[in-house]
Amino acid sequence: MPAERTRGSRRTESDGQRLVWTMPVEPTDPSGVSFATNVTPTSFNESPHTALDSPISENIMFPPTDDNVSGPRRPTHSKKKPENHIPRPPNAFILFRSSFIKSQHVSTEVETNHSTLSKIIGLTWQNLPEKERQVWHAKAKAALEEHKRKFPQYAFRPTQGKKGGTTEKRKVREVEPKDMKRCAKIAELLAAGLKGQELDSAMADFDKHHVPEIVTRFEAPITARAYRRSSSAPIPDTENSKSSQSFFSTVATARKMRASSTRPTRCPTPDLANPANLDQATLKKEPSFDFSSFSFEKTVSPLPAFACDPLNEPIPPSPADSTMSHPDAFPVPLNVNTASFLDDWNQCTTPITPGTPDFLESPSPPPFAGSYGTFPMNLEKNVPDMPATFPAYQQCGLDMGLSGEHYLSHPSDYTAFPHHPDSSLTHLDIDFSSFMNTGPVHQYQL
DNA sequence: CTGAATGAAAA
DNA sequence: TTTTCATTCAG
Repeated sequence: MPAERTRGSRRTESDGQRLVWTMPVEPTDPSGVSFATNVTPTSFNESPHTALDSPISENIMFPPTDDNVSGPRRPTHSKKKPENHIPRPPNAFILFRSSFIKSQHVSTEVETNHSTLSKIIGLTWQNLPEKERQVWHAKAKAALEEHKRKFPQYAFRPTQGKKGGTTEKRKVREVEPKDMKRCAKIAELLAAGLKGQELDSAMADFDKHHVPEIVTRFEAPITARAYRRSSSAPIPDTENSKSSQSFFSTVATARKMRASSTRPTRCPTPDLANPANLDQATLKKEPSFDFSSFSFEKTVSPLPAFACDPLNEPIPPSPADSTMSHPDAFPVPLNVNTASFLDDWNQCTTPITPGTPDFLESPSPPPFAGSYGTFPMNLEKNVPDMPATFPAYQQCGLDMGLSGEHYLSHPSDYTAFPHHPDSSLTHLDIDFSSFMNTGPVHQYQL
């Protein structure tokens, strides 16, 4: 399991705030490279010598940066660390990454986001010949020994996940999926020996034809009620704490809404995997939208076309439809009358999206009273080259019939669309009538 | 302050 | 087995 790394709550202690570079904790460092006690070295320069230096193999793909002279040595991050914090000794990968970054093997032309770079470097690390990896492991070992020498009394003391009262909910993944295909491509090229300039052009070429996935997310339908609640007390988080990686906690949502005046947060799309949760009773009961009942539990990839033919009636429930080609495809039935909550929902769109007046002035007025809902949509990147109007829901899921790919195993109900860099739509007309008892088209401002 | 990778060390 | 934290810096 790709056990996602959660970042526990951070220390709350008073942070030193000031970054001192001096700290006589260590005996005059003979190597000249010194670990400031409270500041992490800008990067790990190899120790100036060491018999451990592996024989400079003629064919090292990513030779360690050799600049010994400590660089600018800026405080990498002014984190909240005790005044005399001693950083952990770097492991092989960290050393490799550090060197890799410094070497600019992947120029900022290709990628600047470090999160993404980590992905790329991670892949590169895997592709790295065992022999070359050993070099880094050796360096890590050396670094460890050096560290031990410098800080004999050092002991790794991870802070126990803040238990105290501080609620501190676990982090909620809220980032868009990365364009892994592109990352893989870069890693592939790197493995092939391309880097720097060569890589730049190679990628420029690749990007010309590569159709990155543009990620769309359906935001949380904010009801007037929900909105009101949000401004005060936290909304009770409907369980799902564990798997609730699936969605923002309502608390997070509320906080976010207040924080940013932009669009509302996200929006759980109907729980297609559990249509039962969408019965009217539920909806009527909680017109403000039950977040917990709206989540995709599985990845709903390309779904069978028959599942939701817009021209036909909603397909009746069929739990384990054996005809489903995709094991994760959800059970289809999605006969939901949204009138009960959409009405309320629409009413509060305004206060939340003050910046988008035309949001309510959608040129396509709801044909049927109370039959429309506004699934605020956020396009993370550009808008794909898609028809201005398309028969929504040709396929189950909210892939808009664009044969997109869903990222629903994650919290977010992301929908990826083929993307065309030049296009630019401002809205989408979506017809939910095929899966909801709603009227036809509704326009979504993008 | 986070994310994102891998891995060492600790809980 | 699960967490933390090393690096890095744009967002």
